[in-house]
Amino acid sequence: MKKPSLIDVARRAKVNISTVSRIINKTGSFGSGTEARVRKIMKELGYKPNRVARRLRTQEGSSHLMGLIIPNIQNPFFADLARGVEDVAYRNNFAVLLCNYDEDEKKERFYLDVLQSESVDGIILPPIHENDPAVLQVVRNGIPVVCVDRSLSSGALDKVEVDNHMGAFTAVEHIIAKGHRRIGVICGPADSSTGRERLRGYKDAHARAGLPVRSELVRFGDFKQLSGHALTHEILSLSQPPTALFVCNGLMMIGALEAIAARGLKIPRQIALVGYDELSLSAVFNPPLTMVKQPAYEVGKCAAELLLKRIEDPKRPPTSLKLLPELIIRKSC
Amino acid sequence: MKKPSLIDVARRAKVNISTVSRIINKTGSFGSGTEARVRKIMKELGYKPNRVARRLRTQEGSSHLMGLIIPNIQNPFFADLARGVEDVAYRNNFAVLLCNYDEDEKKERFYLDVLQSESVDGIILPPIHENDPAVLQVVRNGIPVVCVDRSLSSGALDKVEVDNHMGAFTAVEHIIAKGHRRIGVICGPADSSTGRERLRGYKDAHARAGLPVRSELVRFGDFKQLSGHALTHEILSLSQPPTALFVCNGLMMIGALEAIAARGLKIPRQIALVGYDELSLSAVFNPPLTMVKQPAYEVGKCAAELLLKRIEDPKRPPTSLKLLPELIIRKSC
DNA sequence: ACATCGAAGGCAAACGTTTGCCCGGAAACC
DNA sequence: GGTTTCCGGGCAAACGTTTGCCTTCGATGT
Repeated sequence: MKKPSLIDVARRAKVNISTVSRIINKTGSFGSGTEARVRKIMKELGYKPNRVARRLRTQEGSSHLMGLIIPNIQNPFFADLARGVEDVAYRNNFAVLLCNYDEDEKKERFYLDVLQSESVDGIILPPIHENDPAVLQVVRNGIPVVCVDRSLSSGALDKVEVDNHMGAFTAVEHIIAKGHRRIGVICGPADSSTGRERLRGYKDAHARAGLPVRSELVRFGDFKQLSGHALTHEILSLSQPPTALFVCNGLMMIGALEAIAARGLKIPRQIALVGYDELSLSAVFNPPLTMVKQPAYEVGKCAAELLLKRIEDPKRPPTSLKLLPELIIRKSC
Repeated sequence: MKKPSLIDVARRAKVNISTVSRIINKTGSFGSGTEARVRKIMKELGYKPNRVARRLRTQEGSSHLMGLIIPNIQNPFFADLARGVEDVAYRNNFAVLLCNYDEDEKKERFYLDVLQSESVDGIILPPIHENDPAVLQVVRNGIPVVCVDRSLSSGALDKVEVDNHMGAFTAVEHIIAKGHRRIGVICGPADSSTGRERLRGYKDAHARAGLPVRSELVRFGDFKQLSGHALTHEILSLSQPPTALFVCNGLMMIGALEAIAARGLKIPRQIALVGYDELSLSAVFNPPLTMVKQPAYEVGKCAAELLLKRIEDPKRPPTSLKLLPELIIRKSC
């Protein structure tokens, strides 16, 4: 009734456990007769190798487990990303240990500890900020890490990002081309690289067009829905409100839409709108929403592939990928 | 440079490793002097217990790891659910091993194997269908399982579901109250308990109102976006199309909305619409979408709590929770 | 005919814990 | 004062693998 172990298989097949182990791992050599017999018995017994024991034994190796730490799985961007990671993990017989850290440094640290303590083969994460000591420590411990979305200032690490500057720049350029001169922006946190890069795109697009950047039109949120809501209200309550709004992430976009609906404003006539990240209903929204679409799934996919490569060869030079976002022009601006 | 182990701590503290272990687990008794010394050294060395070794040693025990297997993390319903699970897991120092099985039985089996092989303390999952042999096997192996969303026909298991019959019944009752007589429905798979229950709600609401159920208005999808899209087109192409549509899950609702937009139909004038599951933009959609809202986060939360209780006391009688959905009436019907 | 070699597979240590068992000594009981 | 009890803590086995090393044996080379 108990789960069969190597020992049970070996006993039944009248061979040593090491032989069974070698057959499973296709290491070493053995007679075809023995192999067939052992395999047959494994089937019969329904033997499944114990991943825990294997992981304990081979510390730096293929435990076929990777960790993924993300801010919040409820953010569709990260859900897509997670799916990308998961798909390539599955194809390579890896399992994924998923953790939500909720932008909470303490929680991030907890999960980092857990993952190390679980001897994962590698970790994928968007660092909470640019020189996150906890992450650095993990890297120093020799665990493969690949950064996604945000990057770590110090250190030659594998990373895959999306070109945030370009995404924001083309979006704002488009807004300007539509004739807008007062453009509000709801940014991410100033201490996140994504937030900063997108703001830089906003500013550069203004500079390129010879437009001034007015500080009252620039608001810093926290990438969550509530802040999008609150900041949109703030910015629209200005004595000279903007005619267009650029919202720097999907969750805040939802909040912005709420605020706009609450005020009964017509999009794009009374307020034009460009968002960041696709939302599931962007295309069918009324009016359809102009959005900067990030290749979230691909980010996850590339990150997992990079991680797999590094696990295989820890000495390889770090790769840095920058994927391109795409401005999808619809009717909201 | 290597990660410190019990042995290192014990050596430094000049005690036996068993003493250190007992101090960590607060089992047994020891002099306060010894305890203080050992704790101090643990801090100094930055000792973190190795979860893998612990799990190997104590097979039926508190390895502080639970598995969550869901169809697709990109479905907001499951993302919310996952978040609920994750939050209570974190509060109890559990980590969550998350797996997407994509409604693929083979993948489900793979992950079930992985989880058992990882010696998780318990598993939360919506069974792929009602008497899923793989899941049954896991239960038989003595691993705590709690079913969410869907149930398993056989077996006295902990489960937490949402009242699907009631959700659909009140939704369709509402549609009928709005004066509709030809109501299309895009169901889930006929072999899923959720799909069937919602269909039953649809039928019962018709029966209650003395309305016939026309089979051409009943379509079976697979809970994914594409099928929602295709089936909506089909159903609207009927010579006598329905005046209202009830869509049985969020992803299919997105597809339905696409099809309706493509046909340029006005909601609710030309086609009234009620969906299942909240979408992030439901409330701000134009028109705001009438939806059956499921308490997804609570489902996950309750499931995790139930699992924790069962892990603590494997003998306790199974609990079955049924949470209530809520019809949020907006403007789409 | 003898040394060499490679294939097949056995032996046992190690990974980092937990835990049952044991033991010395001090306190408590009769 | 002898016996029981309990406290603090050590010893070593066990969990299920992987892997370096060793042995055996038949084949091959010279």
